[in-house]
Amino acid sequence: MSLDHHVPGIVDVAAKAGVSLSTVSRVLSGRTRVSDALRAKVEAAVAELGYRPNAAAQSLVSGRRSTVAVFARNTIRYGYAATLQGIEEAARAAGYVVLIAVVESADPDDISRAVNTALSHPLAGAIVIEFDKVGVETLAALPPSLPVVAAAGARRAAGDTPHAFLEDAAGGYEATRYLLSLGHSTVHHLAIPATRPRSGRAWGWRKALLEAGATVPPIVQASYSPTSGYDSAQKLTSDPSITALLCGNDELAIGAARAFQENGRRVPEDVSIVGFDDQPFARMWMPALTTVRQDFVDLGRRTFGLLEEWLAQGRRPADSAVTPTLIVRESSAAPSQERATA
Amino acid sequence: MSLDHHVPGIVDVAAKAGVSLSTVSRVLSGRTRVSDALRAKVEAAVAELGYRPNAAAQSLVSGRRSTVAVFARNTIRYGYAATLQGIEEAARAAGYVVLIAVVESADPDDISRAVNTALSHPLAGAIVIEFDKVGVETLAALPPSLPVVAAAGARRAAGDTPHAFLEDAAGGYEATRYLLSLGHSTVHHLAIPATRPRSGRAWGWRKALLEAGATVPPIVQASYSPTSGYDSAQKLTSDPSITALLCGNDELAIGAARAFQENGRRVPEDVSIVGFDDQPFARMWMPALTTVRQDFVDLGRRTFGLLEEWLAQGRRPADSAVTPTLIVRESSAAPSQERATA
DNA sequence: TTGTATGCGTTATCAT
DNA sequence: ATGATAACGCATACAA
Repeated sequence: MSLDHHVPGIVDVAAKAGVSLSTVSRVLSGRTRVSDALRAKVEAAVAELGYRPNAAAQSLVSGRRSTVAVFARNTIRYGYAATLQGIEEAARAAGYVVLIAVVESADPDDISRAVNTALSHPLAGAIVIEFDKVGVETLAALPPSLPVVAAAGARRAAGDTPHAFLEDAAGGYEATRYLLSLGHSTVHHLAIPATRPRSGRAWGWRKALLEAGATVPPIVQASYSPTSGYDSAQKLTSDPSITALLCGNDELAIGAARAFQENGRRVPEDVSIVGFDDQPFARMWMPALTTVRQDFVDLGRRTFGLLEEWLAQGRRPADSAVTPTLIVRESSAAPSQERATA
Repeated sequence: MSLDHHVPGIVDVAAKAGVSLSTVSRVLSGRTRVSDALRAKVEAAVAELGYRPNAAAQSLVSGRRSTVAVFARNTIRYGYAATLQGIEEAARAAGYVVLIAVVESADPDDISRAVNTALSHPLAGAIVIEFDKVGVETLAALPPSLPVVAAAGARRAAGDTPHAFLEDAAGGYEATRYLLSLGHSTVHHLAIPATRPRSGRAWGWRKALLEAGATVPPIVQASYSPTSGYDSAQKLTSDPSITALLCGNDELAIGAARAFQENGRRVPEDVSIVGFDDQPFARMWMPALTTVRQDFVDLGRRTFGLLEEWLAQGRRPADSAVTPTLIVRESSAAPSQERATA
């Protein structure tokens, strides 16, 4: 009945129901007893008015926050997007809303800008997707007063920010062992950028090689994209001693596969190629890609779970690991006889 | 110096600077003249205290909102994720923050739950990624009082919600004409779910076929995933009259390509396969995928631009189209001679 | 069990 | 140009 586009507030509900402000508030929060009669009247008024609580006002007065910020370098790439999806899913189930803040680069300006705008909103806590340097820096820039957890690409130092992480060192180790068991004398590695030394896929790869007494070839550094994989693999295609290549992700793997194939090296007859992640396209690849599956959605869910636990229990939760699994498909095989005997 | 984990407010700044509340507010908003002397003192206090304005309190009293909600069916799939990225980028540049609300299904419960939780926060406006039925329904569920714009997969009816959209009918048309020009007698279509009749990729495909006087084969319906493409294409692989297949997206295309190849039909020698989107993996495919590129990031940026314009000008903006481009690569070719003469 | 009064951090209005 | 004060919508301590 208001003249303007008036958004109904708790006062309007109270008026319509013929009760006081506080009664309405109590009915809505449900934390105090209210007689059935009044409760019914209030609920009717709420429905009729289409009343929606104002979260801003709520958090202002109660200090209770219902939004969590997710800081991420990007939202497109598979791992990031899937992690975000998992976080959102868990957050929504728990009654939280997620605010997404992409941090363009590790430039302190970009970081503090992202942090400042996000923190000006009432946050219950923050999650940073720490798959890269930007994530590491963002983590460092967040105030200690805010509950912060991380979705990490690899285990972080203990005593640090609580985090859920991918046991990707284990994945790299398993994939390398598998390749070695096929008869390859060593395995090369086409790597994504590392966030931490002595951890991650590359670390597991190295460990497997050392244990087997195989030579550890120099790591070939790439970025994340298929083109980067293609370009970086070029320098390897002419070396016939390379018979197995472990790639930091599936995109690198398909880029590398193309590079080899264009040079007349067949996959897997001449070179075995193994990826990481198991993106949806991997199993449709020709040949279907052998890869280390990482469940990013689960990682996201767990990460939010950590934050939720922290908020509920009031103390920092224990870290949580998600284990990758090797999916053997068509892009890997024993080295061809001719090479083996060569 | 506060005993507790006290978050500094405008009062603390005022006290430290030795000025009144209002002066601090004025310095921060910058909308009123303040003497340089006081301004300097305030700025020093702000820096020293690490003061951050409380957006909740601001929007509560001023009615000015700085967050926009994005409703989407999902955040993983390429088109959605890239659109989100574009939206976020533009929003951040304009000083807005984005809240992501994924809507699980078209179930009214899921929709109203998502809408309610998002709308309980102070929103400047909302954006719905309307690539599917869920998006269409969500759009319908949003209150008319809120500025809402859409990022659409195809042009919507006029007079409707302002939207930026992919001219994908044009893309379907161009791709089909291209295939026809290669000498294929007709083109089959493996479709993603349609949101609207008489629009979209399928509509353009149909138009090109009709114009050329070619027969219009029944549409083969698929979902979005590579496996769906693979499964749905199975029934086509044994039909030698099929020499060209236009797929609703790249994932379908690679699934279909595998299905054909497993059945001994070579790509492109026996069947030409064309995708849609130009996802990063497309150019690395073997053979590299001919596809219709759609710039989702740009779509996202434009969509936010629409909302921004609406908010600034106070009136609904005009729709905005993003044009796809056909990228010819290796997966398409003229039909083989044997078939042509058969 | 219900109602009244106070205040959360900020901007806007009104004085000075 | 600057300061005092009233709201914004809601939760809660306190009074009834």
